[in-house]
Amino acid sequence: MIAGIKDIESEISDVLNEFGIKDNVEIRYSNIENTDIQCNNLVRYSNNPDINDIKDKLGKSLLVHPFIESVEIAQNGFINLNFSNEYLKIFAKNHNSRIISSKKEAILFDYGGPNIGKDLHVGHIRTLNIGRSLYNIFKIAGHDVVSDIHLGDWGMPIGLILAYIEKESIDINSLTYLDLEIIYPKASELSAGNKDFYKEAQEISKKLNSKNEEFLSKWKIIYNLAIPNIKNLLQNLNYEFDLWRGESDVVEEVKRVVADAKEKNLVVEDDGALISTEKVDPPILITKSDGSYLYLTTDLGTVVHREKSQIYDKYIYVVDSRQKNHFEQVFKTVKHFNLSSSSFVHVGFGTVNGPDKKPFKTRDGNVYKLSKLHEDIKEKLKKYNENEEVLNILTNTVLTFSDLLPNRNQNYEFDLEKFTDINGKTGVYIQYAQVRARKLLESNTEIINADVDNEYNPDERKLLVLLSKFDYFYNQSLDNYQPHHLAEYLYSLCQTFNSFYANNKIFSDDVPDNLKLKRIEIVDNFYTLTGLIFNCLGIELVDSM
RNA sequence: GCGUCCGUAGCUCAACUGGAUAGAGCACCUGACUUCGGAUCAGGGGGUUGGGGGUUCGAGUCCCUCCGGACGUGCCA
Repeated sequence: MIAGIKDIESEISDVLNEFGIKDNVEIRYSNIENTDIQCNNLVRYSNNPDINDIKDKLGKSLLVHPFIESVEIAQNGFINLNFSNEYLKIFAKNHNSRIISSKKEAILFDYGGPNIGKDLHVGHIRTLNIGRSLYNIFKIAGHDVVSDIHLGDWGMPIGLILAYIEKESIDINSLTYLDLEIIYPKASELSAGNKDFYKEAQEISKKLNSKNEEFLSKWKIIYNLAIPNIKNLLQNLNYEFDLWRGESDVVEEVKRVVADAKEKNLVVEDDGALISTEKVDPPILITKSDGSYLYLTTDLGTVVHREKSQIYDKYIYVVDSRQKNHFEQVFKTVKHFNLSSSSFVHVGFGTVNGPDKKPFKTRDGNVYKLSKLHEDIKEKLKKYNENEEVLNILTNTVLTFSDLLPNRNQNYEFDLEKFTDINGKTGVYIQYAQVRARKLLESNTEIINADVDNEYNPDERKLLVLLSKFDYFYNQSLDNYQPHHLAEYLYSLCQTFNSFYANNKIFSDDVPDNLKLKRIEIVDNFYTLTGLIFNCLGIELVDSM
């Protein structure tokens, strides 16, 4: 909230105190028309015998505050306040200083999580978009943020791939990336109905854990084949990571976590497997009955590995909600095994569905690759713009904005036609508004010198009021790990701007200089804040379109 | 069975975590200075927030109960 609002809160609090009322007074932005901010505390005292005196006193004392131009206390007790234009003008800008966190933390973001051998697909866009957005939002708040893609480059999937290569006598040296993406599904399918093959894969996986040189070198070949491809695609889609660590980096830590837990009697044997001594239902499985490790074990090792180089205050895992139980187990076990004293957060999200309400697949029922989705969006947008660079940013905008708009808690329906439409609540619309503002600022070539007053017409004032509310939406996104608040806000900003724009000419001969300047300042505020929000969401700006 | 998330306009989604008359987009209908920046703008219809009960000055939001859906539930990741 705007600094200074606190003063108003305590003024109200003081008045209430005089009448013997102790209450935690809170001022909030209003969504009532023609009201900027409001206070609801008085409502529950509408039966107080002194209510009229309280209202009187409040009405007078609030009006002398320099921020406040008008005070209206409704019959039912809502206190409605409006900013003076002089201050509104200030509140509509300088947002950065308002959102810097007073307590700076080191935060690690774990998201992305692509697997070697499996292409990135539609199911990955939410972790990528939400992860990147939260990373940016926390960074802007002043935190020390680090992103780690957390590659799935170890364990059974790799065992399966290598077992398949063995079985089919494939020459690993002439393998291409395209072969790799065919091999994994086949191997996975084979393992489902073929126990011997599954066992073989398991053996290879175990050999890798004990650093068997032959398989380690084969693993390396596959790793080197897959990683450049993943990097290339993600770079195209404008996703960057500070760390490219994976499960293969934490093998030693996993072993040590298990050995330590054994030594400290934090695990017991059960059906040949090790489970945590923590009494929870279902029990937490630490190793399989053959002694090999699990997803959970690897995640424990990862925590230890991370803390070897830096201890973070907070770890944020952006992984789909189906894994909620898994992360609860991980976080509990981290504390139980005393592996870290930091805080751990799982940011879950629902699935991306197709028109059939089921996880989005291609028309023929196959996995919808992320690269294909990118191409398909691009194809739809081609008819509006042919510049390759603009087209690429617009494509990424659609891929990001559409995905961040719905609340992450729920599943949502990915509608290619709708999301690439030039009309509606789309990535294209927000880019267009931004470009318009930019063009206006660029047209402002001659420096106008004029005295600008603080009078605003309804369009101008509406935009300024909305601009002033940024910190509310920003904090909603930050506190709840939900970028959609900012995405929704961005859309309404653009809509309000477009309305302002249509009805308020600037570079027209009949517009006097002081009005030109006043409006240009508003446009400048809009453009600056929009840029900041684009940044929060991980969307690049196009120069023109 | 147990657990988690969810059910809001014809469709897709919001709603300041308990605040005032539940908002947007799409679709549908009606308009806009000869387009300039129009990939835009203004307006209209459309709702018993799955049903019922409760708490409260005040409920889409909290509690109970039923109905309906998605997901998870010890050796995949």
